Amino acid sequence: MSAKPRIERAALEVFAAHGVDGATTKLIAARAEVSEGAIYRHWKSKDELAIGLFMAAHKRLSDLIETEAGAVHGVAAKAAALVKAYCTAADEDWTLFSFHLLQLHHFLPYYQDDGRDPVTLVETIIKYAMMKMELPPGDPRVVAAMAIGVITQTAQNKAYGRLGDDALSAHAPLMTAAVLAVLKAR
Amino acid sequence: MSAKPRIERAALEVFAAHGVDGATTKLIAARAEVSEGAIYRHWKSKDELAIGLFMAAHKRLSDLIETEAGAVHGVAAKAAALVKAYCTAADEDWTLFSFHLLQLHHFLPYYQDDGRDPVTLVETIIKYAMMKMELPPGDPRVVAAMAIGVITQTAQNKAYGRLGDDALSAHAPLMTAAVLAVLKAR
DNA sequence: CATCAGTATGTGAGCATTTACTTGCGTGTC
DNA sequence: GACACGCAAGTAAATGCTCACATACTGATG
Repeated sequence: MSAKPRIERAALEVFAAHGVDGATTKLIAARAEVSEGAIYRHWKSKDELAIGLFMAAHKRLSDLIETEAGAVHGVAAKAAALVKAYCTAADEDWTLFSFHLLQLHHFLPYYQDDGRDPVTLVETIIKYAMMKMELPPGDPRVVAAMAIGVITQTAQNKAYGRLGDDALSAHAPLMTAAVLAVLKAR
Repeated sequence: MSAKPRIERAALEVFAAHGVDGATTKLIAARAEVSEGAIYRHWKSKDELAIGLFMAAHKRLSDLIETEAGAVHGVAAKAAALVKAYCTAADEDWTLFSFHLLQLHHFLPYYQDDGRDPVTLVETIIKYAMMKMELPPGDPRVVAAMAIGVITQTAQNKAYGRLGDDALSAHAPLMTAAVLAVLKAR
């Protein structure tokens, strides 16, 4: 089988486990069962590899949010759809999503904020819902952060092995209720 | 002035900004305005320095949780006290707390789980409240994760510069309401 | 009070090792 | 024969850490 996808998988795993700076090309190559040189056939540098993987996850998440939120009406429905979609996607490719979740801060300097990153998208949805009086007024940045935190911290704790082997989806109903409660709380 | 505290401050800043693996002893020394050798007068290795700083923050947070939660009765009061205490402490030493928050995953392998880490403490409080019928039944691990996420994600977004220069405490009332809503949601 | 060994602290040049990355070569495919 | 792909060995730079030396403090001694 060709080496590129094997390298991508291996890199994802190693980056998720050791962080981008902690990961070595040697380790990635070993895990992918290729030589180090093989990596540089497909990427110019270790960082380019990391950024590529991260941006793919980031874009996939942004797209997921846009389509899921666009498909239904009302914040409550949007919240439910988003939670469910995130959980499902995370369960389907846990390595990708835990990498995205745990290594986010490494890539903050890179992505230009064009309003299409996940957090900003959620902020926009909330701001709009406040305008339409679906939600009580408040700082959308904070409300968005809190709502997102319900999901991300749960996912993080699962990544840290604190939730056993349950799928994240198993907790989706509870998380949905919690997110809705956060949105309405004041 | 003696070098040790200057090194600790510098290390905290550099670790918070670049991560433990991304930080170099050269950078830390430069920022502390000492030679690299000075670091090794006080710590055996870069990792020992990092672990020391992290554990100090970790213990401080655990102590804070135990005392604050022990001082009042009822989950609602405990939650309010904890949110306020965390916000205040974080504002007082933002560098320390953002380091703790952002670099947590690096140190997971190190701390033995003696039930005195912040997450487990919160889980215990919630479990107890459920037994006393103060909260509706549910998986305490998930409920704790969600409630904690309300705080940590907000703090994280502030660390990422998404909340402007507001003190975290400025949002404490809103966060308290949100945490309570999460605890009761089902 | 002066002295001086003992100790703690800081320096900066340098060392061994690791790391990301390169290069020359072989192999299979169109 | 051109080209894409992969390998093994190698390179230059960076990194964590050490070591011989210098300096400042301490406190017991005469």
